[in-house]
Amino acid sequence: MDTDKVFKALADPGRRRLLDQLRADNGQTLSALCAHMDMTRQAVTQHLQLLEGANLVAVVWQGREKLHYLNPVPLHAIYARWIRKFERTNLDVLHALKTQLETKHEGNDDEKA
Amino acid sequence: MDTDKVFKALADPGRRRLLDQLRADNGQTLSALCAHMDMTRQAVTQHLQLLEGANLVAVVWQGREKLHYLNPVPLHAIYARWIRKFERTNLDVLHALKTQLETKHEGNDDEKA
DNA sequence: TTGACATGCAAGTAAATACTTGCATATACT
DNA sequence: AGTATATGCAAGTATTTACTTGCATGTCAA
Repeated sequence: MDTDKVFKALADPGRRRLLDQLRADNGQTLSALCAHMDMTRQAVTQHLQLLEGANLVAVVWQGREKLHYLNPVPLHAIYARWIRKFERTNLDVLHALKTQLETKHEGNDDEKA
Repeated sequence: MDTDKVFKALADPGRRRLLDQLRADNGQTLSALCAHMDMTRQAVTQHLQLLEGANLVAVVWQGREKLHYLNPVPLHAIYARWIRKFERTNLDVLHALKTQLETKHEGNDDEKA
């Protein structure tokens, strides 16, 4: 998975809105998605292309209609591979606090008494 | 919290690298961070300002040195408030599958026999 | 088979972003 | 005091991104 493409895709509020839209009603056509988007069809198309490029949206053609389906996998992936690393466990936090207090007391012996 | 600022801040690989750097060694000075970054100090400063704006990094001045500390809270927040919504529960997935199969069978009675 | 609808393609513009260079300021070291 | 170090501020450039307009293509339906 291309982490950068996913983060870039998520960086735009319009694109996040499109994902929200698909979450509410999966498999919408381009026109249906445009209805909520206050920009031209072409602009929406370009946003959707970015979302496809990041594998967040998959497309199925049905006659002249282009159906869009949400793929939550990359979202979960950036959480699992990137964001989660930054979540300190309770133990980590306690350890950090302890270390900080100890450091604070170094060369500060009067407080130890 | 400003969700958009956080996503925008995370959209750049250099800035994600800076966060990684702070995770490895919290409280680094600007110069220390620059050492890993293959761009001018000013460029790094500007990235750090964006990270500060998104509340992902907090700064403490110590004499002439600027110490940078990681704040993982906004990361957790965008997960909790945004990303997690897109993670289907097992029940959701089963329900979707069931619905899809039923739809597929509509007007397709020969398969029902 | 004609007209309406759904979409694609391509080029252009406007605005945001990433990055640089040059100079200024404040703190520490001797 | 004088020099080196750590950083800030401001303006300028280059690249990328968001968005538009105009026209082309393919599908459906009367």
